[in-house]
Amino acid sequence: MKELIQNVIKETLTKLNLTVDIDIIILEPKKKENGDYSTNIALKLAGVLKEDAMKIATDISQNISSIQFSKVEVVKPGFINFFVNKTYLLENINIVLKEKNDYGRNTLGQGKKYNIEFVSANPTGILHLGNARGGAYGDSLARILRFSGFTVTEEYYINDAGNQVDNLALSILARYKNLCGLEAEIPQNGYHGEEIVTIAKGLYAKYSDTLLNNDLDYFKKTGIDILLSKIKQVLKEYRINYDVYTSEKEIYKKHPLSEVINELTKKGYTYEQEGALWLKTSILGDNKDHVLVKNDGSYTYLVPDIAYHIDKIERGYDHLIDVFGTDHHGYVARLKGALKALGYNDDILDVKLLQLVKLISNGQEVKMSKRTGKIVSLQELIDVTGINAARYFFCMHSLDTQMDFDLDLATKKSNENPVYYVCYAYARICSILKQYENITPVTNYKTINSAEAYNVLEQVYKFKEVVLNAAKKELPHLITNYAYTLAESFHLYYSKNRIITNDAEETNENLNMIKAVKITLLNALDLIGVIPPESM
RNA sequence: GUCUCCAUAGCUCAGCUGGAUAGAGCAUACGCCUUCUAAGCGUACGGUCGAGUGUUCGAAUCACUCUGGGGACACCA
Repeated sequence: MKELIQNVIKETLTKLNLTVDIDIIILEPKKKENGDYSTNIALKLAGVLKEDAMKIATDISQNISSIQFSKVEVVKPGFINFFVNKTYLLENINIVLKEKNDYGRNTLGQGKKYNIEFVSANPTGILHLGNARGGAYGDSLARILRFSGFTVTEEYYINDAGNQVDNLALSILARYKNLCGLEAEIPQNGYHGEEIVTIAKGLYAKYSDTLLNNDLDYFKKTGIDILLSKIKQVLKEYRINYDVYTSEKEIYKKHPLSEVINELTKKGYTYEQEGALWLKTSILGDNKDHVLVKNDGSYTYLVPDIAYHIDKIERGYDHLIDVFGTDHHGYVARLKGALKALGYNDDILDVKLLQLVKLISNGQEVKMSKRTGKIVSLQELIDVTGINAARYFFCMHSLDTQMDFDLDLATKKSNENPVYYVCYAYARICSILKQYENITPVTNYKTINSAEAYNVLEQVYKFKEVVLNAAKKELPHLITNYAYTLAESFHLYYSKNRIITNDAEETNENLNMIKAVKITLLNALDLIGVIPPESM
């Protein structure tokens, strides 16, 4: 509809010989009196043409001819308001019923290949609340983009090489030694989590003290295997299905790190200083240079990460999205700089930074720490709140908000969580449809006329525009907001109108309508990974 | 010090290419179930959109400055 209005205005402008290079913006007034859609084009033109906005608006509106509108009016400063014929809302019911799961799809992506990498937590512990947020965002974005015609790969990068996993091995070994009655301490940068103790206990129970002579690699591999499978399991339960898990070790094989270094050196972006090799990131958009090869000859984390991103680019993606915690924000310029140095357009990479989740309990902030092992895990979270509530809650807020997560509220499982409100609308519909299953198709809707019903139908209609917008802006929380609004319109309709009446024709039309609402609600919730129950 | 995100109702947050009287949930106080699920609906209360300046027909939204808070500034990842 927005497009249609844009076209109508464009035509009208050419008719009036007003060829101006201004974007035609279609607004959606908050107040019903101001129409279904509105445009400020006359106000914009007034500035350029040095003419009275009201006069321009009137000229335009008088030259608009379209049967789509029941009324086109000009208001105060120079808005042109459009009142759309309501019949299209009724016709849309049958479109929804026909398209079912596909209702709301668009073709924005035109098959473009996107890669979204998210969570990618090191396999040195369990997933925490920050991962939960990143997971909810990444997966929902993937779903929205897919629904919008993109080909999306959801990817998890496993840091199974380097210092972190060495420390993991040492930590497990230390716990294991303790169980064998030996003195041992967790290394300085080791992991103190409960899950490390559990792994050690498992090994001891199975092998007693016979593993004491095994090398560190054994503990490394075992630890990674166990922790990774746990991570995968929780993510699956959280309704995230990755297409690809990429191992850092595999990247080493495909893209030897020495070659990455050579390439950067060949292009003249490295230099040696104090026994280390540096990358000139300061001339590549960062504010300082960074070390690639330490003076002991080992690589910093930056090198494999560069190799990994080269790998992704070479796999033929049109666009890469990385989702990181805001604590990695300094990393962005470094990585983009390196890609630039290697001759890639760094626009191919888009890094989404999510603000950290602040955990509140008893009105106090709870500090999260991987080292001390005192964290709230994703598993614990979904155990107490349920998956729907967790995903909805994290999706609800934009990535930029430093959201507070109130543990007490979550554990209360209370209806203060808006997900219940949305699900309740769905359950109400299901309950009715279960009782009246014989619905016959309607070709010409005649009885639906309440304001509340039209409000619902407007929301149903808007779904397509909302999905498109959410995909363009890559903002899943727009879908959450929408689902809430749609549910709200239905609750209002439900409380003011009878769906089952004495009139068979009226009842049948109503049932068709709420079936369309059901489909729309389900499609919207699916985009954020929420599966509403049929009864509550 | 540099970079970055944030500041909107008592609390948690929407408000996104600048639009019309700034919204919702929770909390508080009332009202609505003989009829499809009251996890619902309605009414009331609640605001200097952190402060200032600028841009313009018009600013919560854009620019600049300031204040306050989170985070990052490793030869850790």
